[in-house]
Amino acid sequence: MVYRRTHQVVKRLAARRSAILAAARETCAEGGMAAVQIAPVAVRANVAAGTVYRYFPSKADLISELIADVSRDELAAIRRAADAAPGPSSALAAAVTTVAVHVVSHRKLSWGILAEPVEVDVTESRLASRREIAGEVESRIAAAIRAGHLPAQDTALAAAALLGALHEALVGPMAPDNLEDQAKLRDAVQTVTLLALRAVGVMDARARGLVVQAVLPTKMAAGA
Amino acid sequence: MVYRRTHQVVKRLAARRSAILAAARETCAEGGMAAVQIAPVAVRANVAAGTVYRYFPSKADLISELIADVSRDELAAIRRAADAAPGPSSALAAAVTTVAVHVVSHRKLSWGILAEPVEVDVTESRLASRREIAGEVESRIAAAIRAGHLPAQDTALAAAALLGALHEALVGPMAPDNLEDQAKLRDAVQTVTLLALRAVGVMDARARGLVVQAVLPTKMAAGA
DNA sequence: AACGAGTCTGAACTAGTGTTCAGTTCTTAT
DNA sequence: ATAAGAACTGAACACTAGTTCAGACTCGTT
Repeated sequence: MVYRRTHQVVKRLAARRSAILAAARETCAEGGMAAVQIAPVAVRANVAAGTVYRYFPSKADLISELIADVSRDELAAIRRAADAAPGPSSALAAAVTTVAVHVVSHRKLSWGILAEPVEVDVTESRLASRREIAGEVESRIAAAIRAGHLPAQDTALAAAALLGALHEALVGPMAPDNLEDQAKLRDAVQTVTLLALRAVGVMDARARGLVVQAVLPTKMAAGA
Repeated sequence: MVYRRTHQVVKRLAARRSAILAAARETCAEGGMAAVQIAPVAVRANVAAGTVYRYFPSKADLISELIADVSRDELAAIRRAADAAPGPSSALAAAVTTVAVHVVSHRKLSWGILAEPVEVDVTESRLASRREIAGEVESRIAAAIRAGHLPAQDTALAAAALLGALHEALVGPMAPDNLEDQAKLRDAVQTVTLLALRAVGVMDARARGLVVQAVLPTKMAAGA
């Protein structure tokens, strides 16, 4: 064997891979999933179309990884927020608020990841992504129930419904389109968060100070 | 002029049109939106592919009409159920239950109408469909608020969130897949309905007898 | 420097469907 | 019966975007 991958090459390859994924992510954030096509993504990543196929077997795989990637970031953010909360109820509230803030902050990306029509089949990774997020929310609901703060209920169904409410109200086609205004955006986040919490049995989240001031990040770089 | 459309011909043309739409609907109910392709639909309607284009300018138009059609039926069912209820709160509950029952009864069709990826652009008609249904729910929420049964709130956002919760929990990819069992199906409908009502501020729908026994139709012919 | 192996390029290929249209069949009025 | 207008057929066409691959280029070893 006269050729072995040197460390430098390995790094370069990894960088390319990341560049392609990042290009896909940016493309999705700008134009939704419909815009995530091999040729434009390749251009954006400064590679040829064929090169994409040296890193991802197919477009479906590329998008699946994109979904997993965004999902991972989202999950981490939720955990971070929830773990920082003082108790189970506020942890749940923090989790929900985090999701709400994230989806309104990156609506096109969220819509693309969650539900926007794609030509290729990405149901599996979308399902996995939802399961991850829903699982986290579900365990927070369960914790609040154990703590006696919420009535007993089907936690899986509750988590799914809760996320569905957030998504439909904030990113789906029904979402209000005037969310440019920071104040209105914040209102919407708070309203929907309250609604979602009420759905699982939180009696008056506002009074109990559970819904923390939803601080919308002004500079939101790579996070989902 | 030696040819004029006779009444009989007009009727036959209308029947063909309906047959094509019906074929599209059945195809969607069986295999989802992905299965709604011109050739199979034409076969099912006993016409040639080209004939479809004498009735619908394009596939997008066909699907748009399909969506509008299903939506119309759905809306009618909701109105019927809600209008039959004794008061604003139970009208809302009836509306929500109706939606829940319908979507679980025709999951593939619902999923296709609501959110399943399609090659052509049908965002407009999907949006219109959602607005119709959401509008109806919204007015029921508003009525309940006026009657003092619910706290004041953003009714548009509430309606969107409520429907999102139903859809995600009952028809989306996260929906439990063991809904074959009638009893479980009924449970799921009730649970999610309660959850949705709680979200808008109904305190204990069960205690107040709002959630009527969700009777699942055994023979559900054409209704959405 | 030279050679083998790996990597990249991008034009050409492919596949799947929506759409068209020239020819055929049906319908109406004389 | 016949002619003219309308409707129908279905094979051929067109379009779009994912995928391939032969050749060019780069990297690592001797």
